[in-house]
Amino acid sequence: MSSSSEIRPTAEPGTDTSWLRAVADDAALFDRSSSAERVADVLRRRITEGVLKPGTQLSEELLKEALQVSRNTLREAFRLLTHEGLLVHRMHRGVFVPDLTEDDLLDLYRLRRVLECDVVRALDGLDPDRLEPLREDVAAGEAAALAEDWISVGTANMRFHRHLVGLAGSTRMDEITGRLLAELRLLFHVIATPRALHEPYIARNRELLELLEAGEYTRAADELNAYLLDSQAALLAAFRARA
Amino acid sequence: MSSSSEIRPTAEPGTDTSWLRAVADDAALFDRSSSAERVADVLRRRITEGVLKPGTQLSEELLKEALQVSRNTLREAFRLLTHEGLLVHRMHRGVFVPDLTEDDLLDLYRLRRVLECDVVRALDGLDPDRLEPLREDVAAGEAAALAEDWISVGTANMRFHRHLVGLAGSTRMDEITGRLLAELRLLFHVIATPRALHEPYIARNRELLELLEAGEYTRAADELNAYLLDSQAALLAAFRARA
DNA sequence: AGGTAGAGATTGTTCAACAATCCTGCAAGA
DNA sequence: TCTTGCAGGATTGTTGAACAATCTCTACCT
Repeated sequence: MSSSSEIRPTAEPGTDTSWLRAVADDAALFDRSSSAERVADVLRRRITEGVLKPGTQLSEELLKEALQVSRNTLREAFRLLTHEGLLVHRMHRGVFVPDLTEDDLLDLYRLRRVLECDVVRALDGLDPDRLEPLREDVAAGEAAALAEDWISVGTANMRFHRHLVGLAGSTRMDEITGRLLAELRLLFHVIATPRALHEPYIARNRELLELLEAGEYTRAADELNAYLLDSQAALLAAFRARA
Repeated sequence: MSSSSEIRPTAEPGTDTSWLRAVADDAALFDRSSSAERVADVLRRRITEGVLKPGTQLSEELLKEALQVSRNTLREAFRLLTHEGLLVHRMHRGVFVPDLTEDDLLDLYRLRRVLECDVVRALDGLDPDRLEPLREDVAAGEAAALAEDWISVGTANMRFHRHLVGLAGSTRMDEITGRLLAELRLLFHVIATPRALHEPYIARNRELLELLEAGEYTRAADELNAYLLDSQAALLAAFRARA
């Protein structure tokens, strides 16, 4: 702190504000109070896990008892999840886990292709260190695949794509992507065989990462586009073949 | 109704359900009740009009009196607008009209370029009738320019771009675009001279429309990209030169 | 000047009650 | 048989009040 300090990253003592960024990131962790958000967290997990199946209604009366919160707080949690696309609100009827259609599937994938490919294409001059989260996600996916834990493979895949978009440094793209992937999860649960749906993409994630490490952003974008088209086709086929 | 009816569009009477689609679309119009949404409509207009300037706090107590609604309903309206990006919520401090930064400006325009240009590029095989709303918006913009009503020029421009994205038929893109344009409006209000900001683009809207009518989608996309880059640059310059 | 404690104001959360709307089932009529 | 109209119960929409938690500001102390 004082001028006797041997290591001084900046010229003036006390003017180094680089640590502020890290602290500010941590702030979100304990700032996350609010009963409604905690309730939303619980429901979000249950919905993305597939415990709450598409079409089921979330009764205010029952959930109020189960979660021990006020109706108003519960309703606020509903609104949060509605905004994320994980619930739909029908006037005077209540909230329901949405039943996504083929059109939704195509819509979601179209947006994914547009956003993710654009992010990759504009990655020129990227600091290689920023690829570290992607490396971890790819490794986590491969490890989960070895353990044949296909739902962990799915979440690792999700995290990979979320981190990929995060490289753009656009808060709005991050938000949109979060919602897209959450909605996509709803579609995954109508599929019987998660393995066939996730396994092919762990190798392609590795491949994509290597292209990024090599700085081949144009090729990476093309590969990602093909990747997403294949994924869409596979999911669409599985969707049509469902019970 | 009976079999004596002379005009029968389908073979079997009573089996023609083509009109159902049109009626279903109308349903959304009167379903739009809910006090919170009406309150949100009022506040939304005031915010986008610039009456409520960036940085001002919306007190629950005062607005409760002014709008004659309960605090809970008011808070729900706040949440709706927060999700649209027209308000920001600071924990235990209240809601404020956001003060957008240069980073937000660049972020918004980047997303606009990505989405709008992709929409145009994928417009192959478009039914020309669907360009009608765009024609009306361009005409409205030109008329407002003649009357030197620059805020109407601005809204016509907004509608033009919203309808442009609407051609893609993607509910999610529509939603995202609605939010982007609403946020952009917040930025417009820090600018002193709306004329310089909107006038150059009414001719370019016409130009873009003509390219679309001619089916020159690739050229239209390129023109739109340049258009948005110019618009961004102009807005950025005005933003930096503000008081 | 700088930091601290407390008052006052504002928001977060809960509860209870009533109004408005939807769904269900049943009965009356064509 | 099918449709239509009408209760009844159930659920959501909205309100008002109360209390807890947090922030802001002022006055005070060192």
